[in-house]
Amino acid sequence: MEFISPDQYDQLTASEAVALQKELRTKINITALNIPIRFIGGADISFNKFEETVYAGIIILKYPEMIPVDRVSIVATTSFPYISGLLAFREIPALLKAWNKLDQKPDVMVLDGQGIAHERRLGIATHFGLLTDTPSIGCAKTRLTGTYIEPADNPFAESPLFHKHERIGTVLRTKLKCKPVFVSPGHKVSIEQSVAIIKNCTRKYRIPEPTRLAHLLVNDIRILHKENNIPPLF
DNA sequence: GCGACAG
DNA sequence: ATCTTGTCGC
Repeated sequence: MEFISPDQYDQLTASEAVALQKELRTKINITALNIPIRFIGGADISFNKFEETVYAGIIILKYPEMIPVDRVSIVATTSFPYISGLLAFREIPALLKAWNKLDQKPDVMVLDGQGIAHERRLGIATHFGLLTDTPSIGCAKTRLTGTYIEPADNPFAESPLFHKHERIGTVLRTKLKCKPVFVSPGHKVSIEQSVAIIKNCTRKYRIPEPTRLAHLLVNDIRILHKENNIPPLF
């Protein structure tokens, strides 16, 4: 059961999805990226509750200036439900469609969700990195698994995130008096490097620019698509 | 069995 | 995730 393309994720049962994660786990690489980063990408999904249509987008930014240089988006449909721990199976098919529209791939990607900070080390960022063979980082707004001590209330205060005696990521306070974010390597980047990169991508908001702008992008696309589908009042 | 549970 | 106005703190 090794050759399942993302196009068929919709047909998988939760049990089969878990089996696939266990196979992919053996391919994870979290050694440090040793090439200079010039461009970084941010990806996200938006959708209307109760609907199967999803809007996926990727924005590319110059690093470390955080200046947007490109963006792509697509509209797709998904039937795989949201199940904690299996988020990738719902969002990756659409994300890959957007990825394929990119003329120039970025040096590293930031995904809205966990990397290896996952029960089977296969958060969406790790899954995406493995399928595209691209360095990736997971930056989630809340915890999925793992234990940690609350980081101090200072910008960039951080504390390690553990799971079964293993270091799986970092809880990072990106902004004073705001809840911290959960940073973990996706693929081809180290734990230390993932945090350093996220810090360099942080500006005036809690969410780092790649993911923050990707979220704004897909939300705009969703609203636009909605307007073009609503019959005009007159 | 109970509680937790990315987006 | 999305819905949705005001409101409390800095």
